[in-house]
Amino acid sequence: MVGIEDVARAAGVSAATVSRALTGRGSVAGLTQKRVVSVAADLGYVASATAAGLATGRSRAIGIIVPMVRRWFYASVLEEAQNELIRAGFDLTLYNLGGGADTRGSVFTQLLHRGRTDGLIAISLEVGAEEARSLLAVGKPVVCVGGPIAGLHTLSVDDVEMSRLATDHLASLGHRRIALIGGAPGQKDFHLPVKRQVGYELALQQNGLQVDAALLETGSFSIESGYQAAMHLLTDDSRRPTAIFAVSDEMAMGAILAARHLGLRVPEDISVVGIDDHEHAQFFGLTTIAQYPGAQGAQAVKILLKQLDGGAGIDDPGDHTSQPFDLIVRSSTAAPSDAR
Amino acid sequence: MVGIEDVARAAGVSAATVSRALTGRGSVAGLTQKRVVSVAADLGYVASATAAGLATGRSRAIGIIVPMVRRWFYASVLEEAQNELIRAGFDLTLYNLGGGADTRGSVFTQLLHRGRTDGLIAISLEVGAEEARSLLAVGKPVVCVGGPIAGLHTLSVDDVEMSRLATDHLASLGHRRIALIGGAPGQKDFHLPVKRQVGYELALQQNGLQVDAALLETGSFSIESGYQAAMHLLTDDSRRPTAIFAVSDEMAMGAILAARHLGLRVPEDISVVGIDDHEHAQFFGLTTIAQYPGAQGAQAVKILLKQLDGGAGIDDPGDHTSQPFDLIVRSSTAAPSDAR
DNA sequence: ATGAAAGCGCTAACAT
DNA sequence: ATGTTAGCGCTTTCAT
Repeated sequence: MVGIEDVARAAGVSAATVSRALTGRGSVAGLTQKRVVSVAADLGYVASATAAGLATGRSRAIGIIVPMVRRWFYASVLEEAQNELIRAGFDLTLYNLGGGADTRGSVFTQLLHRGRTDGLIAISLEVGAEEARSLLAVGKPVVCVGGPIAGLHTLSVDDVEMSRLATDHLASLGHRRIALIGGAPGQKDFHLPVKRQVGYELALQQNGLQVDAALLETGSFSIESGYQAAMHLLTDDSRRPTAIFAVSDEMAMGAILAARHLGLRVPEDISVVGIDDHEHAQFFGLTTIAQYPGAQGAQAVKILLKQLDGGAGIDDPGDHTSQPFDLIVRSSTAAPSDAR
Repeated sequence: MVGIEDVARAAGVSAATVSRALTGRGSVAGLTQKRVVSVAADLGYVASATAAGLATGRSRAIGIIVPMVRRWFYASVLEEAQNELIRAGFDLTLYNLGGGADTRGSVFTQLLHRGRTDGLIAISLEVGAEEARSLLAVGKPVVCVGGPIAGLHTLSVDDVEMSRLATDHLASLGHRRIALIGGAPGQKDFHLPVKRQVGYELALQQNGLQVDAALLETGSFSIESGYQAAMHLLTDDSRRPTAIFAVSDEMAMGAILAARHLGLRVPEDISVVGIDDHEHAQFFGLTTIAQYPGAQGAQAVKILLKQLDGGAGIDDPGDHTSQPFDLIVRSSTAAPSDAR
């Protein structure tokens, strides 16, 4: 392994000068600087992150906690976050929580506390009191995206309003029987399904419609579960809706496939709306509430890096404010055929 | 921040003893051990990875390089690899290459060389000579999964045989006009599409069939591209195949959707096979060649950790040998209706 | 079984 | 502008 002393010797300077020349901190003569850089490149020298980290107290790495890498949304956040980090010369340490309770525990009690990162980004993380305490105890800046944890800075995502907007789009088209494929309550402290249902109910109310328990189904955010839920809704003539709002695009796609399977035309016989603007949404002609996971990931990184730079970063636009979302109308929604 | 000295003081021992008690290396009296552990827990002490890393020369972290986290396959490998790592107390540093050429460069020239990891896992990585040299120069054990790089240990995935098997399944059912939706050549050094086409051609040959250029389409591994490719194949009556082999499940699903769109029944009018056993394959009734990305990720980790333990790990079953795959027959394939 | 002391490979004060 | 020196927070000899 080639160390800083090797470079120093080869360049005829001291280790301190090599460090200065390579990090850009402190002053070095232009000429020496060039020479050191060139020698370092020749030798293939790259400063050890471990040693530099110990010396500076900063690791040039940040940790990202995601509920499940396999979901398109989280992978998208991750991808852009990583790009942003690489540009800043930061490594990305991943903590995927989707792997079972046994691993989740040690992430919170051990891994996060080893001080390997300068800060944390938590995506859609909803934690209990204990985990929240653990997160605070790490003692590093934490930026949350869409899973508000008391005491932590959050890029908030207005789930209620997104749902209200989606539902209102259907109501505005004249739909009266609007079904909901919501998220299963499932995990404790996972509030997203609840918020999205609230938005749905709010829109109904604003449009003078009643919540009808027969029009409520739940799914697990997968295509299959959306398909199943839609099957229930669409095969029972007595309760058949004219429109379905699924709280994720993946479930909405499942609903479209179910409708097609039953020989129903979308949107003539049944309208479908989702949330996310999944990479396949356009392909399915799915009307949806677009979120921008990549942009959210990139922004979270920018805010976190700014905080690390000493800037507060807290008063940045986009911190307290909600993340943008847009209704994107495609071909899966239309006025109901029985519209009067 | 609570350091080892704090624990030492509180437990009435020296820092050395704390270290021994907590790492399990060296000998400590049973009683002292218990006391130290308890005090450490009370204080919320976790040894700094940076300091421990500098002292031991090992970081208890491994790096994983993936072509694109957003693809189901890679996310699945990652998920299980992470579980395995967490169980072993290792952190996972992610290097996603899907973010553009500008970031890819610094991963290979800088990030990987900072010595933040004890070893590397490269998934489906196909690199040029320069990047390969860079990888070797890291000087750490590397385990590749399915992207053979000269000089590195590889869990090999027999793409040729998987394709041959898929195609042979169709031929055995009596199909004579079997189309291929292959991978676009696209990226340099990305051999997977080529290998899968070779397997396809091999099966045709073994079944006495000719390769017909009119039956060859390419896609980019997405649902959309599979849909488009299938549309080309199925709308031109003069060239219409009775079966389609798509080299990924996502493209195969696109093909099924295209067929349905055209009013063709699957499998009565057209059979479709894919590769992967994607999480949605069952939902689509897709016959496919199952791969086990999770198992591959877990195994790669096990082999790497064993190598780090000093064990060679090289002679383990599963290292040189191919990863398992299986033909899973569902409802998307059947004998052609014109079978004689 | 335990403590004292010497680093691990850097960076950052402090001199010059 | 550059070199010298003193750590960063651990682990690991080497004594005892």
